Amino acid sequence: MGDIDTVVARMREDGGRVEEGACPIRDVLDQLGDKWSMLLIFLLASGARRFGELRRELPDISQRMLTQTLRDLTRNGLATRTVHPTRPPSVEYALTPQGFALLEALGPLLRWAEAHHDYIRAARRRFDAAA
Amino acid sequence: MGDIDTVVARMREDGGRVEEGACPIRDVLDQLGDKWSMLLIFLLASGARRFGELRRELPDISQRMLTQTLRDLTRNGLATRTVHPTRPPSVEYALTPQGFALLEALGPLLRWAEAHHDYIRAARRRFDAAA
DNA sequence: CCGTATCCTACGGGATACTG
DNA sequence: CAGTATCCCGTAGGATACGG
Repeated sequence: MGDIDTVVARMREDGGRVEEGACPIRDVLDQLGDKWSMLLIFLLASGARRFGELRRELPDISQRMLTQTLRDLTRNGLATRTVHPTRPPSVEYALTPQGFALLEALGPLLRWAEAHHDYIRAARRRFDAAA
Repeated sequence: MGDIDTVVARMREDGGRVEEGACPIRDVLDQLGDKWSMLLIFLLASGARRFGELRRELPDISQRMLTQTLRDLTRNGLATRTVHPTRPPSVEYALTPQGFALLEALGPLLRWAEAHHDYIRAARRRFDAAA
């Protein structure tokens, strides 16, 4: 897989943040790197949810960040937002096919993290002890 | 693959940042989510480099962040730091086997990003136009 | 119920200057 | 050459209050 070179090239020239969406990797990283995106993707993977449901399942997220993260996911086409015209209104969020595809692409990373977690913690302890 | 549920559980209870290293996913995400880690991993994948070489290959990174990111990678056991006792000293960084493993685990995500980049950009344009 | 608006703080990260 | 030290700014993100 030699296309890493092209990725590197693009990420590098994108270092100073050219325009939005110049480099695909940075694009996806900027979305996933924040505090709640991945967690929401995981949650939505097991079925569509309403705003309030998500809120209850994630007691630690602020309303502001839940709204914002969901809006970003929607904007990037990873989730859909459906407003049901009831009184009071209810809004349902669901993962798009592309969102599910992302989830699958995340699988190996997940497994790597699980598999190497002990190694990482040990490495950290060694490093910190040496200091 | 039902272990997503356990991941979600741990990420959720880790929402308020319990202790460092509680959740493996957040651990890896916190490292990869920053501005330069992935780029450095990609670079080091094609061979060990000295500090100055990396610096020249990444004109946009500040010396401060290069040092710090390399230190974090080293601390997490993803890279090694070897000091050659010359005058003046030279320091070489290389990816560990675990670093390479991470690189491979990143492959699918990379391919997803490339494959869906156009879709994402289109989704964004649609979303922003609707606003 | 589902947001938006405002305020405030912590931290990531750049620029620059200095050391072994 | 390979860092450390300082300063400074922008943004992520929490708390709170209000609106449709």
